[in-house]
Amino acid sequence: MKYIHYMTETTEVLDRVLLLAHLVQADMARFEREEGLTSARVHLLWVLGSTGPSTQQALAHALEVTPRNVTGLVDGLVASGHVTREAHPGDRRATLVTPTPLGAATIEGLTSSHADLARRLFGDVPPARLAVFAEVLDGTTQRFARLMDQVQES
Amino acid sequence: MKYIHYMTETTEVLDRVLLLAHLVQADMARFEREEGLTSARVHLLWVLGSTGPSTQQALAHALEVTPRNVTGLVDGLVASGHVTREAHPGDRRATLVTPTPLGAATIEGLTSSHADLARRLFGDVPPARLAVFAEVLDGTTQRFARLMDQVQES
DNA sequence: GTCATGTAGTGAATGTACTTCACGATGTAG
DNA sequence: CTACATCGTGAAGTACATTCACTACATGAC
Repeated sequence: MKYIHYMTETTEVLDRVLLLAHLVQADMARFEREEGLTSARVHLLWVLGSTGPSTQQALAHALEVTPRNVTGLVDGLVASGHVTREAHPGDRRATLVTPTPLGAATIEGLTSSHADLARRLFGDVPPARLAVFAEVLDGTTQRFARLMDQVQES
Repeated sequence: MKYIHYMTETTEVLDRVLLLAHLVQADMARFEREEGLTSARVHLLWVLGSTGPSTQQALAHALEVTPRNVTGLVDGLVASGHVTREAHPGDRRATLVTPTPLGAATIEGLTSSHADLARRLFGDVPPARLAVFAEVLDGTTQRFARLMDQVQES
């Protein structure tokens, strides 16, 4: 054997990333159950929280689903009282999906619980190590984007 | 201001983890389209690859879905020729879901493409940095498991 | 052996998420 | 004003997932 490798297998690292993501997702599922929402609808609310009142087209693009699907999700959120369809000033075709007070509260809870989770997961990691972690993560993500583009072209 | 913080926000780090997971998932979706499979069925095949021929109960447990759902997924995979239902020796109630040659080839492709992706993502990261990355990841995952247990109890 | 109880898988019914296709209503460029 | 693109939605269909009820089989108590 050429190396005594006390090496970190790349596959194992990838698996851990995926495992962590899965756990975070499971935590989200808990939130969803508590709020009586589904993950697709929570996702829509999340986007709405980042962008403010949006047309369904914009939501479809952000969620990477078809506009038709957004119609259904918004229907559900209107029924549960989380959003309303407001008239778009200047384009009578479009509707502005807008959070109600209930919806805004849900988004608030979502954001704070997200930040809370992040703090609990990474808050105790020494800054230097966390910085390395973030850098590796960032580099990897960028490398990934480049790989995807290559595939896209072929 | 108390600190000149060149600090890495924990929320940002969490978001990057989730982003990377999302990208990896998108890559999986590409694989699924190429194979004409859905993510739920690929997931089942993946588990089957890790555990070998399994009862539907075992699969339901591993996939964290109801046994009834596994019935449907296996139906689909039988129809597409990826698995067969074999008699369980010693328990005539149970069926052993078993990969066909086609299914085994798919699992093989899945495994190698997964390893390939991991190598391309993390292969160029200096070992020392990758080790830190993996350690932070591992610690975080364990911390998470402890948090989930706390919630479970309450 | 038989009887009670539990376990493995499935039919029926239901709900959500998602898609494509077709269409009406509105915006926009020429 | 006409052609064309865009915004949302009805209709129809697929996949994933659930619960509930049921059959077939296993297993331990007696």
